[in-house]
Amino acid sequence: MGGVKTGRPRSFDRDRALEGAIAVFWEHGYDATSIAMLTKALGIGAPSLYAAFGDKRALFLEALDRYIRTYGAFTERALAEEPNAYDAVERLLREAAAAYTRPDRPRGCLLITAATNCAPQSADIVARLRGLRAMGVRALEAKIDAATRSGRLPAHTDAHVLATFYSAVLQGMSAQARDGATTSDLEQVAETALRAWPSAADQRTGDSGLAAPK
Amino acid sequence: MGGVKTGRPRSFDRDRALEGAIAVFWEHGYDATSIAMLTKALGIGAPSLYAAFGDKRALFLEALDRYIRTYGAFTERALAEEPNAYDAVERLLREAAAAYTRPDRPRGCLLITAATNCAPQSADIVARLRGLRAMGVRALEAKIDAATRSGRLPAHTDAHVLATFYSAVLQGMSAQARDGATTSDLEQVAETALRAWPSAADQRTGDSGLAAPK
DNA sequence: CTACTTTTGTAGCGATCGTTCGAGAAGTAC
DNA sequence: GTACTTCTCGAACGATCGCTACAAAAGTAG
Repeated sequence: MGGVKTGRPRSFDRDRALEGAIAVFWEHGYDATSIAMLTKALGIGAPSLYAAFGDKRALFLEALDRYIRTYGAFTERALAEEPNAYDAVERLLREAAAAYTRPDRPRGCLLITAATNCAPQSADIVARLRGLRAMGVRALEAKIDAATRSGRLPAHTDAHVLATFYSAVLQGMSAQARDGATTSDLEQVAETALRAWPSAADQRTGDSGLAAPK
Repeated sequence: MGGVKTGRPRSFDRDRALEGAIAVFWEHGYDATSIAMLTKALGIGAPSLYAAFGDKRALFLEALDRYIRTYGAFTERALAEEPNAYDAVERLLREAAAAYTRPDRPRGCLLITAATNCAPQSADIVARLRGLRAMGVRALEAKIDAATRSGRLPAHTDAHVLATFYSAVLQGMSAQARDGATTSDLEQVAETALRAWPSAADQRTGDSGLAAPK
């Protein structure tokens, strides 16, 4: 099992090509990205692409995997590295505001946006991204649930609702980023969303309706 | 200018066909919807479709216009019919929770989702929907601004930030609906989002960072 | 009925889709 | 050098894309 490979060496950097593929899929999504767009963006021929990555589906899945471990890794890091659930969510939203509006990258989140408009034949891709997003919601929910059980959140806190809310905020921030919102806009969206964080002082008396400040 | 038209009469109901087109575009978005999917769903041939609506682009724009005046009209109604800005936003979010999860319709919002993944040649469609969404944000911002000027909101209220926030929440709710969230889930997301509504009691002391309840 | 108008279904247009074949290029192994 | 392996390039595969020419069908007008 020697490390030296025989045959004609690849003329391009596979990692760089994968980065390029991430960029195109990030910008246009799975279905709307054609092989022609990819070969043009990566500067390689179609046979080279297929030899290196398999087919379009496999290339997307590999790009997605790399995206999650790099550009999207801040989400897992925030939950893992911040002991306090509030700090984790604050950091999550703050870093998302920056990540979704970086001038050197496509806007928004690939995991959120890349498979929104898909033909029925790409249903498996849609399902895969949906599943990954659901994992994110569950991770957030677990973080909130742990904080509630350790007494750092009111006992009546509904972790599922709160996790769904902040996931929706993230998805909304991604959409707003794509619509042209600035980093500052998103930071203030994040700040506003954090006002909904439960505290011991804001327990509502009834549970039938929405709180209605006049 | 007589009302009676000569020639072979149309074999299908144009309005019903337009409704069907709305459903398909709503479900799959603009680019991922093919003419074959439309003709199959509407039960008509391609030439009939082109004779009645022009081309795919024109059909989508007409479907979009009808969508906004019917399924999506609740947003404008909430802002127009509720004098109080808070009541308007509460109603907006509540009705969105229901509208985005109706079992007899595609999930989410067509205006939000239908042009997320598009090829470069559909950039005009993307821009059009973006513009319409921006109009929605501005309408919400105007409503909040009016409430602030009339003293029903704290004077320091940033209408732009608040409008961007609740627009992001709507977009997030649409995404969550597509990801399988229930009506109840979205109602609770709406309820949570309303906790961020500004009140006279919650004026922050500093303005440098995020509020940080421990 | 005939003349006219519009819609219908079939069939196919050129373009692009994702994908692959086959020949030559570019490397290592001996 | 020759043998072998792998990659690159141009070309093209069948399928589908949005769209339309054409002729038969189905109505009104006289």
